[in-house]
Amino acid sequence: MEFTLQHTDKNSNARTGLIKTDHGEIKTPIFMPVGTVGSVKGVHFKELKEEVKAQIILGNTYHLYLRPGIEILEQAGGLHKFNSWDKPILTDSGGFQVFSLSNTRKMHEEGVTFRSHIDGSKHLFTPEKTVEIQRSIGADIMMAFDECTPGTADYNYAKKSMELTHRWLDRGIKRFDETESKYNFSQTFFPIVQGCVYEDLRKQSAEFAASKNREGYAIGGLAVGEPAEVMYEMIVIVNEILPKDKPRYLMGVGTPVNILEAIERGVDMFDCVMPTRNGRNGMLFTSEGILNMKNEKWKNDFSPIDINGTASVDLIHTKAYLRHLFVSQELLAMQIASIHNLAFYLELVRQARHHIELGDFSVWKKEMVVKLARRL
RNA sequence: GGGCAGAUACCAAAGUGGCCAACUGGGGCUGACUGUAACUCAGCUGUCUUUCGACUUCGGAGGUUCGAAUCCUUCUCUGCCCA
Repeated sequence: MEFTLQHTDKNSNARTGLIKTDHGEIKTPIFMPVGTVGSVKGVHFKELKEEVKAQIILGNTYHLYLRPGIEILEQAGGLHKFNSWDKPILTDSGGFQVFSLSNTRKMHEEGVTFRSHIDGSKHLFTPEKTVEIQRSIGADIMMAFDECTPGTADYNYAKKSMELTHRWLDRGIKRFDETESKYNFSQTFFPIVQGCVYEDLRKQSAEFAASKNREGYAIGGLAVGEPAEVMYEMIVIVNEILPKDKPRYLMGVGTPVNILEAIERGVDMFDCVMPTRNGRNGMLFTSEGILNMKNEKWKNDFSPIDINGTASVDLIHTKAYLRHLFVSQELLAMQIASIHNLAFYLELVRQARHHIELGDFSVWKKEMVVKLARRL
């Protein structure tokens, strides 16, 4: 993987860049749709390419390991071959599942013992094993195995958790460096910065990660219960330390506003389930604000779903029709909403990139943040 | 014409003397959702009130009772059976 820093904003830390992988290029800042089990829920890859214009998607180590399983993925020749997505793929290591499946796992120095949410069977995840699994999946960008510390953790817990993540990072890097890609393309490995909401821990973690001299870095453990302002502060602290010439990936974030605020603070890559999950639950993000398609007020609103939208569904269908689909619990409702939201997110980061190039990012962003947070 | 069963909130359906403004499900309304155990979850759904609470309800009318959705009389309507 190769990263070229292209433009740097004069008035902020926002920047544009180009990531080159063996599966194609990624223009940053970028939003990466989440495709946990090898599928972006409700959105076909044809739509993902032509409507959403996604450049890279996510997969998840824990979920793919449980189903279909490593054996099948290897037989298929990796996830790209298996699901026929020929653009870049980034896999999360399962670190987030340490957080979200906390009631079915046990942590220890060696790793984490999970109980499968599917059949209850026991599985051990270690930093080494998650590297091996991601080798088998064949992700272009692999993530270190970390503990995603809750935003509400106290200092002592956060410190211990961060130190464990650091020890796991060393082990993960070691295994990564002593193994090779199983397929005919190269893979890279991103460390993850933790440290919860504590400034000194974040600094320490960023320095530790940066010292590993990898091709890119991730900021984890944010948007997990702490106030947004605190998240922004942490991003500033971390990005002062992470190398400028490497991409920075803010994991799991977030709302359109979160993304613009983070871009302004020097983040290049994002992923979040929000456009798809909230879309399936009736929430639409637009350049004019947020709307709940299930609300009664759209019942007889025959205007397009999003007059400024870039996806064809935005103009083809009316709000009244989409509301009807949601109320009737039609699968098409979720598909349309997911396509719309993802296309909106991708257009948002594309616009951000454009305005960084133009040099008026901060002005544009200030206006957008007000509009994006509105409730329609 | 006769017999039997039934009528409860938007719908369906519990409740058969006080713990009932009334279980539950559906529907409706509103909210939540941030590296996806999520087509999920939560709240509200008689009226007034921010809350406390107050008031009016269980087909209609009348009655028994300290007290009735629940018991009695009668009327109306619905379903089934017999002529």
